[in-house]
Amino acid sequence: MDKQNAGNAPIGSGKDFIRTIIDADNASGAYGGRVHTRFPPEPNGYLHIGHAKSICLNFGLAEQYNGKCNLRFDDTNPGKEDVEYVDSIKEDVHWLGFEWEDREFYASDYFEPLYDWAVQLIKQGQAYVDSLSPDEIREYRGTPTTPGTNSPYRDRSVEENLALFEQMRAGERQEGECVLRAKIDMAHPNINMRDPTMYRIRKLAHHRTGDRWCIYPTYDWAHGQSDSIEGITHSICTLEFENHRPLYEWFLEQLGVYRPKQIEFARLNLSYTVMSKRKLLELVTEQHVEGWDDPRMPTICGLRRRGYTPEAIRQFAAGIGVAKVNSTVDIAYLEYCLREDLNQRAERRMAVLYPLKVVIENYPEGEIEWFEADNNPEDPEAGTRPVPFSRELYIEWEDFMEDPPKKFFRLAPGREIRLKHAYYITCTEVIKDANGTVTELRVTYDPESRGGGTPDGRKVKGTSHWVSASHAVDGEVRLFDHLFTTERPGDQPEGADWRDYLNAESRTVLTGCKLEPALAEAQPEERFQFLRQGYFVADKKDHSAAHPVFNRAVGLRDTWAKIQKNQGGSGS
RNA sequence: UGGGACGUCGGCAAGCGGUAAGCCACCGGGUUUUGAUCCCGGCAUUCGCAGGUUCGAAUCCUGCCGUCCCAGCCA
Repeated sequence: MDKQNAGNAPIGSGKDFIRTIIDADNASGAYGGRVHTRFPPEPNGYLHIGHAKSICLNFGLAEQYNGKCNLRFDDTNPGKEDVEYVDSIKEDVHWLGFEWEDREFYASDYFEPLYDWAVQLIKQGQAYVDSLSPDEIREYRGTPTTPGTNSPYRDRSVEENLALFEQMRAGERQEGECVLRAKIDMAHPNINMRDPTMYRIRKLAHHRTGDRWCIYPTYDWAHGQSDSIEGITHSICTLEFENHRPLYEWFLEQLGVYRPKQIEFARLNLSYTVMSKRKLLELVTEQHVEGWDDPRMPTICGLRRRGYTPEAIRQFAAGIGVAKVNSTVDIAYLEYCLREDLNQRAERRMAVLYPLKVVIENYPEGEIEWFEADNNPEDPEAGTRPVPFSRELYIEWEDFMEDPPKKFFRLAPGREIRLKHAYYITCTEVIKDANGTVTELRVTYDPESRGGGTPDGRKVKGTSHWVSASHAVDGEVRLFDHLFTTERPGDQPEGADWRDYLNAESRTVLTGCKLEPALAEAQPEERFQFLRQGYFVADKKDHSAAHPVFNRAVGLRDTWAKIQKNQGGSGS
């Protein structure tokens, strides 16, 4: 059977190197045609868009090849991990649209077999208890260019090692007093092979095993065997574990157990943001943002609150591909994926962010007309909604200029524009306050233009969105921009602090925005296109009918802004 | 100066000895009751550099240069 381009193969590209490897394995029957992957997060932080790449890869592979993908928590370090994180991780993976059914595993499920295997290695003379201090171990390890030296405890007898290791488990040894190490080669050019630590003593309760253990396996000792136990065929991880692969294979070989194939790919970097767990944690703890789900965060929950859809994120993951080159993807591509998705699906609404009052002098006072506005021109099935029109309205500040430049074709004194779905209006008078600030526009409308066109077929250059003043619902709108002012905040010259590049204007909160009445019915997390402005979502936490709050997920493409920028013009 | 990996357009990324896909960005033009969407067109005589093999090389060989990872009882 030909599965080469089955299902969700990345759009517009050949298959990536991982799929090439899997196809070859399937062709040779290396794993009996089986494909079984896993996503193995450590529950010590929230998932971010980089994890989404890995999740989409691992679960996507399983889907594509009719295999399975496990969710496995790598919880070997009780000092850093917490249930808060396992819960958030499960929620995020689900939200992204993936199912692991009954395959929710924990490295801690394997503590017992791992212990037995350690005993086996001791018996085989391939592991020993070392009583060197942490500092001494580091000194004995050597450097990348100089070989290490053997620990004086390296040749303890099997019996002595067994006894000591039992004492470690029994809690009879103190933290830092000793560790269990693999006996490999202290002169190995790969530092990971210089007698790596397998167990350390941590007298800490574990979020799953409680106080049953006071020795915990290191990731290096736990990871390969966890994959082996679960029958993983392709163990996909990031580039930094490439150096560890020989170690994992050594362990599995000495143990004589099933060996999965580890494949490494480049982790995702995104422009104008940071991705390291440490930096994301600092953004939260130092309150540069308002939490893990702040809409400016590249976390899954942040993107979700920002208004991103799981589909857009999956499309993004498929679009960027998988390779071994370290790379930084332009955040504009992520934004593009969201627009692509929402353009098809989001219903349109009108909202005026920076209101400018307009009075139609020849429109009857007290009269109200209801126009039927299409909810989505891309999708006739989306239907229409009634929008009220009256003598006093609000339009966008930006849609009026008293002294417009050449290419401006919106409203200006004496100029005519169309109000979307309604009438043509012509500006007749500009009213200002004592400071000379425009406070109101007086206009006339053409009754013949009802619905947006006239019998004489004359053209208007611009179309504006608007909201009837007496029907408008006041709302709060939060605008977001890139979190950092530089493309690679995590990659700065010596001495520079990545925090120095935080964008002070990454968030703008607007109040008193004028929303069309239909928006009062929006449910939290419901997404819309605010006509001519962008895609917005009713805030997951703060939005209510009484106090509407919308987040701008991404703006629409803005050719006019580009023209202004290229002309060096100031616009309004 | 040790080991492991990687270098194809501004950013991703195909290509696997037969003469440089695609996407984003960018630049033009058309349609348009969103300056949106949509549509059309442009955008690597060249694949880190230098040699070599070959009728033919981004693809094979050699050397060089550059970038990333490794000295946690973190993952």
